[in-house]
Amino acid sequence: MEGKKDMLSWEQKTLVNELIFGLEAAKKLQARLGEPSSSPPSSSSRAAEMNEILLKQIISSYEKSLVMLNWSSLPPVQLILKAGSVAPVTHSGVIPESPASINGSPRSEDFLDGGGSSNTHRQEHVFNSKKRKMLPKWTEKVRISPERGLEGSQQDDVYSWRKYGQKDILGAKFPRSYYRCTHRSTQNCWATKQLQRSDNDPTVFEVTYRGTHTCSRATAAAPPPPASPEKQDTRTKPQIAQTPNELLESLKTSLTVRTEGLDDGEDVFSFPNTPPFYDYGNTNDYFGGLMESSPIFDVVDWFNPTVEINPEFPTFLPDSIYY
DNA sequence: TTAATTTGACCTCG
DNA sequence: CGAGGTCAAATTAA
Repeated sequence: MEGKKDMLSWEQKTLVNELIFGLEAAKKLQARLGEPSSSPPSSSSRAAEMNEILLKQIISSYEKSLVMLNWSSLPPVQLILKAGSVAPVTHSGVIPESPASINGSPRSEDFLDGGGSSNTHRQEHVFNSKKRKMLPKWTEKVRISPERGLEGSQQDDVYSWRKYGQKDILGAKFPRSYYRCTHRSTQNCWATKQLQRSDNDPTVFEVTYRGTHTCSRATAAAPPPPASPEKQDTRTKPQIAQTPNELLESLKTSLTVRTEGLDDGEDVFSFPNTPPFYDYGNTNDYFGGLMESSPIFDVVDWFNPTVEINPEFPTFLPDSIYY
């Protein structure tokens, strides 16, 4: 069933390359700056120029890497910036007047045996239940653009979701649909999301994500181009349901992103200081997606648009590899 | 045939 | 007990 993790996804490789590239550029720059300007005065301006270029390369390189990391779940900064073209849903009425409503109740042990019943390996599932409680959760307000409709949606939803339920919510006009990562069983990816159409403004959807993707969506088959990761996009939402409701499912995301704390006072936000955040119990096959598997990264980045890279950065890579 | 969706039952929490 | 969330059998799509 499983057994294809010996290969890093192209994405990971690209990311590593980017990091390396950035590092090298940084070293060069460092060396240059370190040099006692032995070069002749005539080339001084040129040197400065070079420095600038190198700096740009570094920044660009790291930015790419970060974006890639972001892709794992949260809307990359890039997206936010682009959102400028989208209408501000941050209106009075639309704003989460009742954040509690989306605060659902995190269930507990039943993930794999919920309706089931007799499961032999319960012990392992205990971990799962715990895990679920710790899953980060955030909500996005998404508005569909009448023009582009379903076309422009893919943006952030580069992942493949599988619908696993739909429920009528009390007080809500529209039903809420539940999705989970398609690779949940195959890659232990526990990311889920729920879609709730706004009562007032039917053009607005509330997308609540829970958990980050630990899967490498590129694994399936798509052998993407080795150079431009930016290309990856058009390959989602093949579904487009038949109900007028769900029809609008795909949409343009942007706008408000609301991150909520976890349930039992678990501070997810203390990430930087919390080494073993998500102790996925037994880390057997979990880290199939290396860095993608560290949700913290996303969140941290999310909170600090101005990321600061330390020389340590790359080291975390081999660190997580030992699994 | 496999994969995704639909949908009612089931489960947990408040 | 009700509401929200999930499961899984049946159904439909690819």
